[in-house]
Amino acid sequence: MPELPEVETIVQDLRPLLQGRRVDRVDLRFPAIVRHPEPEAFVRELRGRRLGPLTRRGKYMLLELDAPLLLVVHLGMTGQLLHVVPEEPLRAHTHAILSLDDGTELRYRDVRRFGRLLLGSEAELVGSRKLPKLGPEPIDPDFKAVDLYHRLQGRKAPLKLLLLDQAVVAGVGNIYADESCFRARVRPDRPAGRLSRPRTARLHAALRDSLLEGILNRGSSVADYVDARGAKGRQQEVLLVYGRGGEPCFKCGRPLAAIRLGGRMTVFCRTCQR
DNA sequence: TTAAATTCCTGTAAGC
DNA sequence: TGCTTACAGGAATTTA
Repeated sequence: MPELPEVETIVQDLRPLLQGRRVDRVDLRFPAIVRHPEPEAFVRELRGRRLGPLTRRGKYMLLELDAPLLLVVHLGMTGQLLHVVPEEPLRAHTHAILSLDDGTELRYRDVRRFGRLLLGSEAELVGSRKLPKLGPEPIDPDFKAVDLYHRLQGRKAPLKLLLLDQAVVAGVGNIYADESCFRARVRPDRPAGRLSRPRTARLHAALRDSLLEGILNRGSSVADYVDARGAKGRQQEVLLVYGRGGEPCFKCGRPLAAIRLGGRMTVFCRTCQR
């Protein structure tokens, strides 16, 4: 599933390809994928716009337009944002196609349709709570271990659920939450508020390391994730615990535990993580 | 405010 | 082989 490293990879690839292009045509094939404004207004407002800088916030892609408008893309579970030539065969579950003035197309594809597209001014999207409040970027140098510590203090929910809470830190999903807890040698099911400062510092470093390595390897293609050219990433080949329940821990050799936290599969080592 | 449960959605894999 | 069923989970929404 697309998390911070996967979204960052797509954003880095697409940025130079989209900057300065004009949207000549908008083909909205599955209107419900647009969450704001009404689909008709979405198409009308987007057509003819010039594309500006593309950035990322958490798992959201933010594409600035020439008017003070933002095209927001969230990939959900199975979303793909593909930059292709029009001759490329149209695959099933393609919900939106933007035809650009250089003859290329930007296609949004999403099998499970958990993703979403939004269009509006920043004030409009944030003010109307179409976009949720997001916590700090975990790979931002200004985000320190002590910040994480304060955000976990007083919370009784299992640590992993807070890592997945986008209001606590932005961009972490199931894969990198499990990977970070293992690297930090902390149990994901511990009450978050009881994590000591040294352990929080380890977790903070592990979050950064896991996410930065994921970006370096162009993301984890565990299931559907591909980059803007349709190519898989490599991070799934070096994951330490995610999806490996029952298999031997790479560090101690004992079978990894698989439990359910907040309805999500969680894998960790009962020996190496405390 | 926090936390837990529910909902959305379909390809895949397991079970019979 | 072919059918049914469980499962994967991000985040909005609902409920406590």
